[in-house]
Amino acid sequence: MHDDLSPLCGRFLTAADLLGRRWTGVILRILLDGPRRFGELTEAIGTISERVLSERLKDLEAEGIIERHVDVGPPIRSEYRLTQKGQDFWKVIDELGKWAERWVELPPATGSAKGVAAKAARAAPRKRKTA
Amino acid sequence: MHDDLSPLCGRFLTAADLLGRRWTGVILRILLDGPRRFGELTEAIGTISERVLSERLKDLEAEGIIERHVDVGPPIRSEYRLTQKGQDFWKVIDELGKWAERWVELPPATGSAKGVAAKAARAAPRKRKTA
DNA sequence: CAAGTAACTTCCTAAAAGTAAGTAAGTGCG
DNA sequence: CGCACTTACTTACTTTTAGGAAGTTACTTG
Repeated sequence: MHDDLSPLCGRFLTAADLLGRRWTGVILRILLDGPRRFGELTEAIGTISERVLSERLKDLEAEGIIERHVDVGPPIRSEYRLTQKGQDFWKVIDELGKWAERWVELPPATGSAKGVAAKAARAAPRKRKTA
Repeated sequence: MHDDLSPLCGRFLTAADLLGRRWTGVILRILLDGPRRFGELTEAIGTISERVLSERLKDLEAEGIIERHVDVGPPIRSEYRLTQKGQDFWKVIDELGKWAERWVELPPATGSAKGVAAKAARAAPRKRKTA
């Protein structure tokens, strides 16, 4: 089924801690589609608070996973994009997505969704502005 | 390069929320090596509190990712093991491990290993002319 | 039957996330 | 000019979640 996973070590714990922070996976998933601005991320995620998004983006930048580019054009805009380290996260997100497709059943839109799934299920109608 | 990610949907959000809870990834990583008892998990993780481990195990059981078996032998013992849904998480954890090997640099082992999860190294604040 | 072990639970504090309102730079318009 | 509007965050405050440690239950061993 699966051979042998590398032993539980500090590297893994660090990575798990990173992904173990709320919204990290979702932010990476969106940025894998291309650079996004602050507002676009807020809108795409739907239920994240700006406070936490800001915090998470700073964490990810500090980790060297994303880069922030300020576009000093007439309308000032900032843009977040993945570094190579971030791009390399692709497979993790991809496998997570595949697992979700296989195993997560989408609860009916109406009715009381509970627990873990509840918040997520209510979240984010996908809206993409064409840049 | 990687255009085949499925769209951001409720399923993905649910999965990301699950893995986005502290310790979930680490617990799954350990259980992928085989069934473990409560105490073994506590010991293997080292820095998790029993309160949270207990909570997380209940979450995972409620999600159908792990099963709890009470062994009513002379010494009463409980054991946690992955269901098929949990086993299938293998690739996600594996890719996360590979990413960690490639990109996470282990802090100097010599000296005090301050916490597994190297608290968000507060990076230099970006400045935007604050008063 | 006191002491020990395993598996939790309870209580209390600390850190993280949610909510909402506020700030700052810049454009656009009458 | 100056007031409205937009983007990108911050700040202040509340709620939820996590950490630490002691307590509880069930059963065993001395």
